[in-house]
Amino acid sequence: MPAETDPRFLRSREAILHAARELLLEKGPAAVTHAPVAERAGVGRATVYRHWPRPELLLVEAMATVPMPFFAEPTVPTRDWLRRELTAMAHQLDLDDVRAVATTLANTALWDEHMEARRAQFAGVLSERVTAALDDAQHRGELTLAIPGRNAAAALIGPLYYRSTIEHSPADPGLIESAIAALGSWTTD
Amino acid sequence: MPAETDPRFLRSREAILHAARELLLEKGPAAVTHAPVAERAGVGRATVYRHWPRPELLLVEAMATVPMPFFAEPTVPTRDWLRRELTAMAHQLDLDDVRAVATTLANTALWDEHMEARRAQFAGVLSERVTAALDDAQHRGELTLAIPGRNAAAALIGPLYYRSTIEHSPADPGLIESAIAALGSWTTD
DNA sequence: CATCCTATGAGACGAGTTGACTCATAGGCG
DNA sequence: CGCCTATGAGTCAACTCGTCTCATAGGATG
Repeated sequence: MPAETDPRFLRSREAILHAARELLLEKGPAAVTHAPVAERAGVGRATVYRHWPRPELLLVEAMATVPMPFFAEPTVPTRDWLRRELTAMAHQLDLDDVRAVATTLANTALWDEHMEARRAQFAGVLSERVTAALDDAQHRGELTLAIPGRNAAAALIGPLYYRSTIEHSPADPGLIESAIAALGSWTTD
Repeated sequence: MPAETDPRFLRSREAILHAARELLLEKGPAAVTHAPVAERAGVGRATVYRHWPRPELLLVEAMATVPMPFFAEPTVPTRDWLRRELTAMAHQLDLDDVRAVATTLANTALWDEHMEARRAQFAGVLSERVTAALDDAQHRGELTLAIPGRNAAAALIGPLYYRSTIEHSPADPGLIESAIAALGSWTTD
């Protein structure tokens, strides 16, 4: 692996990642192989091999370029924050690239250890952020949880995720409201 | 395409489908190609081509051999039926093959029209069965829906689906109970 | 500007895969 | 028994894959 600061190296790296992401979105994960990526990136095939000897890690890193900044920086009241975050997530899941990344993550993780590591990290981050915010809401008296905290992420995100990846329809606000209500009882002050 | 009744034809067909399913479970959808399927099925490579000129349809049909009989034959009371069906579904989603089929369906459908057709059919069947049962429960007075019927399948199945495919954990009964409770208010008679 | 370093592009290469084809064989039918 | 046809084995050209070589040029250093 060459120097990390060489502008030529960084330029190639960015072009390759960009091309790999485009190919993932257009033709699926199976299309992210060295030759098509090189051609689209306007880069020699050997260069792609030098950067990523195996295409699995290229796919993982290309997927990481799709931003998925969910549930960062909780605000108060938690209920409004959840509504905003879930609405944003539903909007993101309507975009082809986010949907492609989410389903590729879930599917490829079953057989590829690198993707599995990313899935675990992604799931862990979402779960931690949600449970931390809900714990805080509970301590502040805004919420009385009716379900264990470990179930909260699945209860909130699951319906949107199913709606997007299985039903291929946009989530409507009612789905979000009922998921939030299912967490427990909220004070309305 | 040869005769549909020839025992030799049917034998080859079954062996190929069986091998394709095994390969899908062990190595993922990308591994379902003619040569490995033929070898594992103990069948000539040309025979696989004769049955399925393109591997996409082979993958679709191989996935169809994994039974997913969810929400068939509603019984009364609907709440107990839902609990049973969702528990069965959660149990199924813990099995590798069902998880593999579900995520492969969601992912491959984004780029393959045949898989997309199966996804739409699958989502439609689940949604119809769930809404029909809930409509009936509502007419009988067992349930007052708090959400539109079109959201019911996502609200019920989504959390289990997320728990299985993203969090890779078994669903616990609390997740199922809260999803059922989120539908609306149930009479307890 | 001159010099060195090194990432790159182009291409060659063998190994393996793909999809199409041929043909003798044998399984299953009347 | 005798016909029909699905099959297995094999051939074949085209293509892909992963590796390697080498001349070139982009960029740091003086």
